[in-house]
Amino acid sequence: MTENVTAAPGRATLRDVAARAGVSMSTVSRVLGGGYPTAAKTKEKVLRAVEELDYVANAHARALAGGGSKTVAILVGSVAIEFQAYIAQGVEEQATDDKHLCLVCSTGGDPERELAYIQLMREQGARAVVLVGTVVADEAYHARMRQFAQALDAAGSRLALIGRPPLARDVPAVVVEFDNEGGAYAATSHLLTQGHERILYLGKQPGQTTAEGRLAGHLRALADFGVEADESLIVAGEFGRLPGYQMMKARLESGPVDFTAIFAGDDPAAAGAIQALREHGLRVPDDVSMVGYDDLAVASDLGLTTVHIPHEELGRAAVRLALHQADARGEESGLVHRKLATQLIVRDSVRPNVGARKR
Amino acid sequence: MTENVTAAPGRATLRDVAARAGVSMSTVSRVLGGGYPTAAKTKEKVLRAVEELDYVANAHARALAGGGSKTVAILVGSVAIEFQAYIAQGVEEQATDDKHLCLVCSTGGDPERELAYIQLMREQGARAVVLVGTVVADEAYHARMRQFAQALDAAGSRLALIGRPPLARDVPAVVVEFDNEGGAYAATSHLLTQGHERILYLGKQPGQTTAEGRLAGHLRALADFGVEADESLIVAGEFGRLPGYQMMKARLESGPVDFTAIFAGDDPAAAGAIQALREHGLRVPDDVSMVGYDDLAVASDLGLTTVHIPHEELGRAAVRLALHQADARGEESGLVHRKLATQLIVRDSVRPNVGARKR
DNA sequence: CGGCCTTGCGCAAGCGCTTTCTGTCGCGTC
DNA sequence: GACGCGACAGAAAGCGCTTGCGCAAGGCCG
Repeated sequence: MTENVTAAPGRATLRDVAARAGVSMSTVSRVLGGGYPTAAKTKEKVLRAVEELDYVANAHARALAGGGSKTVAILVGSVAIEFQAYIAQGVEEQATDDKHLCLVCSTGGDPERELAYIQLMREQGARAVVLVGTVVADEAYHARMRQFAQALDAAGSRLALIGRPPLARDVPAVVVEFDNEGGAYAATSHLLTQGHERILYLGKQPGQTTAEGRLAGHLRALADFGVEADESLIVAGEFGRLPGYQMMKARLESGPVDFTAIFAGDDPAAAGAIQALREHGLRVPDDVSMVGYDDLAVASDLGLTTVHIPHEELGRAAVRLALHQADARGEESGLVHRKLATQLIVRDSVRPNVGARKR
Repeated sequence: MTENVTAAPGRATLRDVAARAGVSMSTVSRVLGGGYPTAAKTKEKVLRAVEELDYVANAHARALAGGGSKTVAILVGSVAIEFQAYIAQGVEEQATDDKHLCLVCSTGGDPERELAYIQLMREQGARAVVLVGTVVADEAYHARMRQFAQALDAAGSRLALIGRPPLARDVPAVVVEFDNEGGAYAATSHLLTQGHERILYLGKQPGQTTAEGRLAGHLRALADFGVEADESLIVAGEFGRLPGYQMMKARLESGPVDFTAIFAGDDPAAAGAIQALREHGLRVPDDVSMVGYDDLAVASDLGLTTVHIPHEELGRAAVRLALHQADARGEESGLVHRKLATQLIVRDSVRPNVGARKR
């Protein structure tokens, strides 16, 4: 690298490079853009000029003149939420692999902001915008998603939904789900197999599809094992550490410990429940067995048996599908739908229920 | 909102809106852009046309013709790393508050990729690019940062460093640090005050500024309290859960428990150490007291006394300073340097050392 | 050894928007 | 009642780049 003679005053343009290399702008553009025959000698001259001028292309001009902008956007509630951060990570990785840049926007869970951002992404010409986070799937929701998808589609973008309920077949979008029901089925089966029949379920949330899927899987396992579901063993409440703690504490204070195991709706809730249990003199898994859901860091910290969700792959799959829709389009309708498997991770929070009846 | 007569074939442009509203493009631009007198009636016509055509501006064209692009970029190792996620969150928030979009790029800790991304950001015309993550501050590092800062500066961007060592005064950049030394001083003082004089320090890493700061604070506290530092109580190793576990385990297996408290370089290391301790039959805080650093989720989960770092504020401060450099520029030199305070968070992992004082 | 088909390059027309620079009114002023 | 000025709107010149089209060489054929 030779000493730059030209102390760039502002910023070198294509024209400057062309002048310096003694060729036309088109040539420079083609050398840089590739995919066009160029004499080795010319190429070298151009490259040298670029070097000397410390030329950097203007992405906006390029996007304007050429095709689009090679950008993918992800709207999350907050990247500080572990679950979403993992997904964002996957999105970012796949975007990078596909030579795209990744715009991350936090909606704070506010539908208004989500809407505003989608509009913004339209302006940006993002190739794909992926939405993360559970949501209540009412009529208004579907109407809004349809509108988004179509608007985005018209602009050549693609809408991708992760962990959200599927849309109508004719809505041009990518939907990537994970198997909440199946994971819960596996978790409860595991408990059942260990002899636990009185299982406390923490975190029933009607209308919230993720939570509903988990409860459904739990119930199905119970049924398949011929264990009657006891309404009193299903406690309603949000996911999360604090709710988990509170649900558990309330249950402990209001009644007997008539269960030998607990299925917490998500890992943080399990962590909260464990704390409440401990404050009540109960140990996991010595006194009570516990399984969680999501496989977050806390689960491995606590040695918690839980259900693994392929977070990163969710993100990757979403952008992969959205970007290469040309292939996926084969599905006739605009909707591309994938459901990824979840997997039971066995650690040390479940012990066989010794006092169980032999079945 | 009336039914759209015009089913946009592709995407409406400014020209289309102008035509539909019966005015010139300039007028539409001004109505939309604001900051220019416009007759109420005209404005209304334009707005209606925009609505009917579902017009969305082209951000790239706007960036090209107008000023810049209203974008801020953050380069992190990974958003899946809690510490960095919090900072990213702060960056994103402040960017949004300042009407900017936030580009997030994962470098995976690879300097090469960091470099490539900075170049990319130059193309994007990002107003500011913030770098997160500790690093060994050798000569090459400084040279590289200087080069980045100057290149970005020439393009009208601004470089911001979070948690990295300060640069030369003449390098145009924003540096936001947090007080590693002070936090460690507070943590060790706390331990000392509780009667602990034999404190095991986990995580010495020569050359790594963050770690060095913490150790320095620890040592200074020891000195101030008149406690002689014992080389054998300082164990070298990386931060993180696994290293913490391993350091602790190795120490436990190789020698006596000749300490009553432990100062772990960061919370994950503390968590790992706690696990190793437990496997060794030692309880925290019953048998050994423990303090960590960073105040991550795991600390609150474990009831760990630790040092809080204002993660989000670090991110916010960095972009705020970078964006409003005009004000900050008053500092003559290009360098803007801030150091944010850290704070001791007392929880339940430290117990007074009863057998102390009267040795 | 000339016509023809590459191969390599330049010309110029935009991409969709912002922003001067010019007007063109309509009204208050002396 | 002519003049000046403020409030608006239009024309047009780019912003920096990509790309279709056309044209010059050089290598191949017959």
